[in-house]
Amino acid sequence: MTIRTRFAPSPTGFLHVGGARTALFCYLQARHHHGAFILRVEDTDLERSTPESVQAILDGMQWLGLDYDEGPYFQTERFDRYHAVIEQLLMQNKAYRCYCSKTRLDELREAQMAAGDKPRYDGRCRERTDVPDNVQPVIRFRNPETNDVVFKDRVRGLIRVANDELDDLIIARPDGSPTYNFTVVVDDIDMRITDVIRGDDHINNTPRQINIYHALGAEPPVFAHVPMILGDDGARLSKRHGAVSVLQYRDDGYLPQALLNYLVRLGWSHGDDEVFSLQDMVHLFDIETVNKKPSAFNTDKLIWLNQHWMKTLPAAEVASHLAWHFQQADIDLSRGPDLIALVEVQAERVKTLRELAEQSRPFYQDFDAFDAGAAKKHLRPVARLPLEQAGKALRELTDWSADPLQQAIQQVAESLEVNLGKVAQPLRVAVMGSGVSPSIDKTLELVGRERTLARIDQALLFISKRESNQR
RNA sequence: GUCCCGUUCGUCUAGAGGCCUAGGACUCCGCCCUUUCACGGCGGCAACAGGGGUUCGAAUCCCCUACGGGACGCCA
Repeated sequence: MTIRTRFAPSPTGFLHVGGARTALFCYLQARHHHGAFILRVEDTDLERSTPESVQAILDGMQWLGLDYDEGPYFQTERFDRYHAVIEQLLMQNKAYRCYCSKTRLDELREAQMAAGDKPRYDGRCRERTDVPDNVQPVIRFRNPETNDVVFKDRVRGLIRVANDELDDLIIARPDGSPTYNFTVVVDDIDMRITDVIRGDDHINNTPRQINIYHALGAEPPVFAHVPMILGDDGARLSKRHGAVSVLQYRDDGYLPQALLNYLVRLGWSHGDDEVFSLQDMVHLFDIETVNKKPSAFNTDKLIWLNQHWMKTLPAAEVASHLAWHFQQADIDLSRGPDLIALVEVQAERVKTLRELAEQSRPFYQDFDAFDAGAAKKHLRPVARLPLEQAGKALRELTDWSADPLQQAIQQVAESLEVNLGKVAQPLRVAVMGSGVSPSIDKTLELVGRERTLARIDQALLFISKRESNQR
């Protein structure tokens, strides 16, 4: 039988890193076994679901590159099907109408908790035959009263829950709309899902869902409940942890490859390996070896992986992601070097794409002022001669590429009998505005001839002004 | 409260009774390389939650305790 997995988010917010990892695991499980990966939007909660959230999830999946074979399916488009199944259960007496008021249920729950019991529905309407006036009933699933539900979770191992711990859950609201634990089973049956991989907050729902499978005459799939992801501080992930939406990571300058690599290592490992391409993951991933304990998100390690992938991926691929950031930063790419050349020299000196774009601004745009600290240190009177000499030498250069540029600067340093740094640093500040950039030859190559010469003049002017001001 | 689950360096993890004087990675700290920032190289700090068993031998198996998490919705 072919493996079929599904990722089934509810559109009540953005796609966060926990959901993204679940999606990744589902994706990997399907791809590893040459099966199918399905996307299903669980939007039965009409009040909290929004089209914006649906879009955010779709965008997040696309950015991550987790392509699905089927879907997105929407539960709201399947209400007829759910109603039919509910009717069937009602007819078979596997479900029943419950007329208990919310107030009674609340009181019941309170009393049970006060008595030290696990709160659960007491089954008052189980055998009820009369039909009260003016009360829209909910539909409850008739859960078995005896025996245990036993299943083997691929992550947690054997799990056994006594049926008398479970109660008759509501599968349809008074307005007829179906609820999660019911729709998820109907869908997973209809979509022939073989492997359910989801967050372990669902582990307690699983026994009741298995009972529904049996009531529907269907064989339950194999379950795998993966642990949750905690924030840096070990507390449950929430808004205050900063970037929790995957699209926020895109905005902050991370490569999807880096996030995916980071996420797969949360709860899963393959020996001492740290770096995995999506291909590697597909090849090596095994849901059975996923850890049981929740893990804390660590941005430092993500940053390290991000830089690693910026250096490792083909420059053209990095460049394609980088272009988006230049757009965001409002930098016109036509007025500067090719992005691939830029990635080649910059990738190893920055942590994120966003940083890469910001630090590369002087290659594409003129700047208004020198960085105060760098100017104070390097654009001093002693720098005048080296700058003048360098300007002269560079002006005469016919081949504006790294090697000749390097030679020219070296010659200037030698003729003045100073260290290379005495020439390179002032030059760097002159052309970049700050003391940080790639090696001086590459920097000048990327800045280009005209800009370089103009900026050297600008720097010399700056030095003169400063001198006269000091007098 | 009741049920379910978890616990190896700060963090992510390796570890399936002897290979463990517990390995790797990130972070941090040294040193080297160096025209800046980085990259890179080398080295260092740092953990089996606690207590009982079982065994010739336990991070690994069992029990208890502590701590942490999840569920207990007409949310998913």
